[in-house]
Amino acid sequence: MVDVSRNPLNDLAGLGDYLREQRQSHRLSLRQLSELAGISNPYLSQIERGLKRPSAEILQQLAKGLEVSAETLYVKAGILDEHHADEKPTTSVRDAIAADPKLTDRQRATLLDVYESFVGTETER
Amino acid sequence: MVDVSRNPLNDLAGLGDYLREQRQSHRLSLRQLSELAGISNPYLSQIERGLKRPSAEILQQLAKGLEVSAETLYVKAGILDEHHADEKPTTSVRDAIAADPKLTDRQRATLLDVYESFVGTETER
DNA sequence: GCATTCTGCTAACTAGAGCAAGCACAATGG
DNA sequence: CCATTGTGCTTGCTCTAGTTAGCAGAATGC
Repeated sequence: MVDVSRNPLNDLAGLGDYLREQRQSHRLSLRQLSELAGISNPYLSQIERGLKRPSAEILQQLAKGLEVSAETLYVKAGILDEHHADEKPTTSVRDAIAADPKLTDRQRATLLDVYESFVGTETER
Repeated sequence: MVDVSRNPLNDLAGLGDYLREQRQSHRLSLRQLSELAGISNPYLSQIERGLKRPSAEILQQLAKGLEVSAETLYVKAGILDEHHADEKPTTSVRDAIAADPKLTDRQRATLLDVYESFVGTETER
């Protein structure tokens, strides 16, 4: 029976939206990511629009292409509970900026400012 | 295409054997476990004999019925790496931005733009 | 002896994941 | 002005996960 309507967190539309965000923020076209993940581009399109429900295998390949953990996608897809520490060690943006040697101090400060303006100054988590 | 022949660790026969062991050590019949997991008994039979390849949803329900963690079954099924070891040290600013759930995709794109303008390079892969 | 009621398995079907082919629309640029 | 190349999307198909119905054998009891 498989229970199509699982918990509210993970409707397939949510997964699709997340995947599309990730793809776009990585500057990848449908075809580019589909090739990276070894799947067809129409299918990826359908996944992102919430029309199809990708298997774990597909999610795994997408995760690789997007450089995110498979667990993250599994959670979004509702086949894994958040269980152990959501996104855990994924270095925070703040830390990554602070540690980046390619940035000058001024650039670092600027970048942090922009980031703070987006997510709010405080460490709200 | 989904790649039928994955790594040697997780042939579906191995998964089936494991499931059958677990079921028997729990003193459950095919029908009992299939009912617990909410799937049909012939299908469970086929899974255990390695004839069918269960989806993550099914594995999840079986895990519940057998009182083992879903992760364990996922690993056996080859859709999760052994305790995941987070194959990436991921400390690049790009990755951190891409992975940050607190950003909207627009913000993510903007932030990436700013960062790219600082460090130049666009084709890091 | 023959009904039950277990056990696991086979057969035949349905639904939907995932595919290749191809369309419509923009943006380039010869 | 049309050819090319990029974007995402639609159509129609194949293949297989997962179904229901039902079979064969072993263990009970009448």
